[in-house]
Amino acid sequence: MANTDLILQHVAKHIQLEPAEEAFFVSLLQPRALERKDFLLQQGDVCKNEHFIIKGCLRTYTIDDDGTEHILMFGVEDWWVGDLYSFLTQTPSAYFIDALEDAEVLQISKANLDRLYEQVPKFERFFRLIIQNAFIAQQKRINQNLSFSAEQRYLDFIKTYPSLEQRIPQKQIAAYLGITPVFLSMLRRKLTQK
Amino acid sequence: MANTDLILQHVAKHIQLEPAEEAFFVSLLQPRALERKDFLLQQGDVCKNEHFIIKGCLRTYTIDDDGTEHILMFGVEDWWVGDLYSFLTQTPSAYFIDALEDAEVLQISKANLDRLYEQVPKFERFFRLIIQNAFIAQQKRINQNLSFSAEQRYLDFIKTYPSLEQRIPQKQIAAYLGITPVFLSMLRRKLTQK
DNA sequence: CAGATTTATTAAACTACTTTAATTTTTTTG
DNA sequence: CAAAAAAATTAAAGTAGTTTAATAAATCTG
Repeated sequence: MANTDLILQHVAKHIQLEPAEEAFFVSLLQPRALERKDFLLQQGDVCKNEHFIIKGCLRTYTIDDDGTEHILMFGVEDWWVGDLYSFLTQTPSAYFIDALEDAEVLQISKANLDRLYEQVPKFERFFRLIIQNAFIAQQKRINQNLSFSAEQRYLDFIKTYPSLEQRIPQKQIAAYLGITPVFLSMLRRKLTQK
Repeated sequence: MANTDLILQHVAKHIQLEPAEEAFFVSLLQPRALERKDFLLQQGDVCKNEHFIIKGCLRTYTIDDDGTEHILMFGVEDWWVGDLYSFLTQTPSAYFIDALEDAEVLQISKANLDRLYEQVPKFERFFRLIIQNAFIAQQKRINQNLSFSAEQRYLDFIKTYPSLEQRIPQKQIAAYLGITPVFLSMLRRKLTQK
């Protein structure tokens, strides 16, 4: 069995579990290893699992009619990824999720998550708190997309996620910020010249 | 006491309550009437309550350094408004919330919501479901901000919220779409000429 | 319901960001 | 570690959306 310490520590930040509850929770998780470029989900697939990242970096993105990629979120250690809408409704997803680095995740299926909610209702609280935080972060991003220039968004990105900036190709950061790689390169030159 | 049927129906869509639980829940709510332009929250205030809208239309927005307004969300009947981050942490908010029409809300304070979670844990589930839906809607908006032109975003807006388009000044729709009122007017002319 | 205020329209000049394309640098992989 | 592939840089031309300013239309309020 894969290392589950990380996810148990993560859960313990929000709710307290009895040893038996921990064991039950862990029994519902399935480890999965990904190599760089492997897909966790492709557009049109139903998102069968939610995934907790133990190692590596993933991205959730769409590809528009021009073939351009747009990144909705990056996921790294200690974070959850999946397409919540597709997962909840078990309908085809609009998103792709793939690995930017070799990665390890622990996945939980919808049936198992439903069982978990039923048998350990504290997890209702746990996921409420997780989603609250994700909601707040998204709201901040929407606000910045509306009110900031590309330069301001980039500066905020490297300030907020300094480690990500090291790990990820610029091209991916541009796809997250909503600009072209060419323009990001221009911004960076301008900023280093200052 | 204000009409609480609407909020009980709303809750019943997601969880089933005993009559005593309904009564307890309702006892924690405080009605509040707003006239157009009244603030529910101003930047710098702590968000003391979450608000369920019974009547009217509100907006959550920021004002940037240029004095331009940017709308994060509209709220109408059957929806919740508030600044979740400020509410949870009881720290000053970055947002304004005001009424675009005369409105009525039912508000619940943090202390009362905490009591509710404790005494009726089903509400953990209820708010998990509410926030999940809000998260999914926001994710869709982020994707559209990244991948759609202003024209596409406008067309999607009027398709998704046809009633809102009637109720709200164009200026406010522009502030939600992330464009100027002038440009929205130009888009509309172009579209009607087609 | 009239005057005042806000909102919407139009046009023209402007700019932040895109597109295309060529070159260099970095990373990946057999 | 060499060849291939992917990512980053640079420059120049192009465009979606902004700004400013003037006018018209709608709406609020005493």
